[in-house]
Amino acid sequence: MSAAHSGEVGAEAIRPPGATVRRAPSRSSRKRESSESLNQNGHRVTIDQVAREAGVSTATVSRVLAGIGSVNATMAAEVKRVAATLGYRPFGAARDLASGHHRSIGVVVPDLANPYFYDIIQSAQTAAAKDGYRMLIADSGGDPATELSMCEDLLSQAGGLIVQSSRMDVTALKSLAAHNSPVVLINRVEYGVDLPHVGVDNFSAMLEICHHLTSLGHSKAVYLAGPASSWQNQERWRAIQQARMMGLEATAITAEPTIQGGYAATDAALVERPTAIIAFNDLVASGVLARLRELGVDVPKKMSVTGFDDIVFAKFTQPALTTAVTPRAVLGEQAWKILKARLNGHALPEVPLVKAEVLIRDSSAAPPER
Amino acid sequence: MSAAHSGEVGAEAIRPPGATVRRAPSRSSRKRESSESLNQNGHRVTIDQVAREAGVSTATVSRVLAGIGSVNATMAAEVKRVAATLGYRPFGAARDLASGHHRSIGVVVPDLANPYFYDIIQSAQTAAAKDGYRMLIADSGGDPATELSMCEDLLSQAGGLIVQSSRMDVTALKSLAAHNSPVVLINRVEYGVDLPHVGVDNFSAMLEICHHLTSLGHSKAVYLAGPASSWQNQERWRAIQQARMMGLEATAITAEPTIQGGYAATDAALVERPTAIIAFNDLVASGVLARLRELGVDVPKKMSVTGFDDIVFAKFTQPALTTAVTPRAVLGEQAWKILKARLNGHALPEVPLVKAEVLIRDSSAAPPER
DNA sequence: CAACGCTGAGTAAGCGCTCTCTCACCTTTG
DNA sequence: CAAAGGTGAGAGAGCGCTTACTCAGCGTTG
Repeated sequence: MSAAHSGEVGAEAIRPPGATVRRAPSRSSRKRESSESLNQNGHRVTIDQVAREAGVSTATVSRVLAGIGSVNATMAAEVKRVAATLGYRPFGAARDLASGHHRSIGVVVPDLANPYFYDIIQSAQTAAAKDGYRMLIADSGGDPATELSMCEDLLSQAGGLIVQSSRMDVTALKSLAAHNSPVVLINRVEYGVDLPHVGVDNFSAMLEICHHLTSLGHSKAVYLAGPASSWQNQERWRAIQQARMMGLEATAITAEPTIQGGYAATDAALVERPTAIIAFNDLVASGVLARLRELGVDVPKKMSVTGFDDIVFAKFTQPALTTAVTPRAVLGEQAWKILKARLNGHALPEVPLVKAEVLIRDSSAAPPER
Repeated sequence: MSAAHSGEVGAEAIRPPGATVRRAPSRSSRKRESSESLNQNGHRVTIDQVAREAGVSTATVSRVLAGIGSVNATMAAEVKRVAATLGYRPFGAARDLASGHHRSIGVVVPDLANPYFYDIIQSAQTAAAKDGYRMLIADSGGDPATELSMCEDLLSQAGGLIVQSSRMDVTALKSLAAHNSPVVLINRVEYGVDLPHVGVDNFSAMLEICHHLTSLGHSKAVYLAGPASSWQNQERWRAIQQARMMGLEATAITAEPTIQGGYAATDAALVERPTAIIAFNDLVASGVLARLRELGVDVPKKMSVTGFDDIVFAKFTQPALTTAVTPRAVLGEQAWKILKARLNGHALPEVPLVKAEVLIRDSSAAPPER
C-alpha cells in the first residue's frame, strides 16, 4: 500500500499547500461542458441555492418539494416561489442515489413498430406514472442475443423491468432470475424459470376460434404460425392441434408476424386447399386479406380468415376481422402491479392468465359447398 | 441564524461522543426495505465490492467497465470476471450524479396508441441507444395542462426532451425555453419561441395532394380537419386554401384525429356534396372509408379520399389510400441529432422541414360525371 | 548513467439530493 | 411553576460512482 498523498505530513512540505483545494475549480469547469439543465449562467440550479435564497436549510426545501413532513406554510410558500423563480429542477440522479432506488421501470419489446405493444406500454406507463415512476423503453429488434444485454443495461437505470421477450433464450432468463432482478415477463410462461409473469390465455382463445370454425362447418384449415420459439405461438398451435378432436384438420406454415409476412405466406397456404386460414395475429391476417383480395378469393364466402389480438385496425379491414380480443391494457396494469409489489418487497399477487374473448365479425362464414 | 449543533464545543459535552457515528447502521437498515437490484443477501453489489474482490481500486474497475483508459489486460479480465460472478450492475443514478449528466432522453407524445408515433419513437430510440442514451417515454393524453408538468418532471430525469406537443400552449413552451431546457419540438413551428424543431413540410405536401385532385378534375372538396390548434393542421389547411387558385373549393369540418373521428364526421362531410374528402390523416381517412363503404358510396368512382402520413395500414385499406408519406423515421433521427448537439454544447445543426412525398394509390380518381 | 518522459493504477474529493438525528422552542400536564 | 411531551427545522452523513490529481515504476534519451 502506498503512502497517503495530501493527508501525509511529509508530503505537504513538498507540494504547495492547498493542492487538494485547487481541484474544485477544475471540477466546475468540467461540468460546464454539458449544457443539460443548466441555467443562463451555465450552472445547474441546486437545492442549496434554493435553500440559501429562501433562507432555509436544504432539508426544508427537500421536505417542501416532496410534500412530506410538516413545514410552516409561509416558509413553504417562499420556498416554492424561490424554486420557481430560479427555475430549479431537482436532479433526478441525485435523488435516486440518495434515496437508494430508481424511479423508473424499463420495458423491453421486440418491435416498437408493432401496434400490439403500444396498448401494453400505454397502460403500464399510465399505471406506473400514478405511483411516481417513469418508463424507459427499448426495442430489442427481436434479436435474442442483444435482448439480455439490453435488459442488463436497463436494469442499471431502472428499478425493474417488464419484458416481452418471446425469443430470449431460457439461459438468459435464468441469468436474470439468478441475480434476483425485479423482472416481470409478459406473454411468456417458462417453467423452471423463477420469474413472475402475466399473459393471455392463448390456448382457450384459440380453441374457441377453432370451435367457431368447426361449428361453421370447416374441417380443413391452415395455421399461419408465428415464431416457433414464441410461447404464444406454441399455445395457439397446441389449441389448434387439440381441435382435431372437434374435427378440424390443420397444417402449420410459418410466417413472419407482420402484414407483409401474412401477405407473402398466403400463396403457400392456398396450396393446402383449406377453407379457413387461421392467422397467428391480426397483422398476419391483414396481409392474408390483402393477398386474397388480389387473387380474387372472396372472404368469407370462399375462405374464412381469423386473426388474433384485435388491434385497432381489425375492425376496419375489409371484411372486418374475426379475432380474439387480447386485453392488452389489462396486461400492462397487471405487469405494473406485480412489479410494484416486487419493488416494495410485498408478496407477489397471484394473477391468472387473462381470458381473451373471441369476436366474430365478417371474415368468417360457412365454407363453400363442395 | 441559530447555533451549530454537533459542531459546537459546548454541545459536545452534553451529548455522548460518537453520536453521529451511530447513524450508519440505521442507514443500511433503511436500504434493506427496497429489493431493487439487490443480491441474494439483500445488499446491492457495489463497485467497492468488485474492487476489493478483484484486488484493485474502484477507479480501475470503473475504467475497465467503461472501457476507457488503458488497463493491464490480465487485470481487466479479472475485474470482468469478478463483476460477472458477483452479478454487479452499476447503479445508474450514482453514475449520472458523478458524471454530472443523465443518460436518458425523454419523449412526450399526446397519444401512445397513435401509430403515427411508432416510427418516430423507434428511430429516435435506436439513434439515441447508439450514443448510449436510454429513452423515457410519456403519454400526455393530449392534455395541454398536464403536458408542461410532464415535461418538467421528465426533465429532472432526462438530459433532454423530444416533444410532440401539438396542443401545448405557447406560454408553456416559452417557460421551457426560458429555463434553457434541452428540448426539441416535433412538428411544431412556433415563432417567438426559442426552441429547435424538426418537422414535415405539411404545406407543400398538402398542396401536392390538392394538385393531384384538381388535375383529376375535382373542384369541390371537404377537409376533415385535425385539432385547430395544431401546427400541422394549420399548415395543411393553409395549403388547401391556397389551392383555391388551382380551382379547388374546399370547406373544413373538424374531426377527432382518429378512425372513429373520421367515421363520425363523414356524414356531415357528405352534406357539402363534395367529390373528394381530404382527411387530416390516415386514421381519419380510414374511418371515412369505413363509413362510405357502409353507405354504399363507391371509392374512388363516386368519391375520392386522401389521407396523410402513410401509416403502415394505409396500404391495406380498401381501397388502398392515396396519401402523403411523412418520413417519420427521419424525424426521429433528426430530433436526436439536434438534441445530441445541444447536450454536447455543439452548434445546432440546421435541419430543413422534411419533404413528404405524395403516394397515389387507389382511393383517388376522377370525379363522377355530372 | 542521470534526467526525463510515459504509463498504469491508486487516492479521494465531490456530484446533488434524502433522511436520521438532534435540539430549540412551545404547549400541556401534574 | 416545573416536568413532560410535541413539533418544526437545521446539521450533516452518506448514497455509489467518476475522474482529476498524484506518483511509482520503467523505458528513453543525451
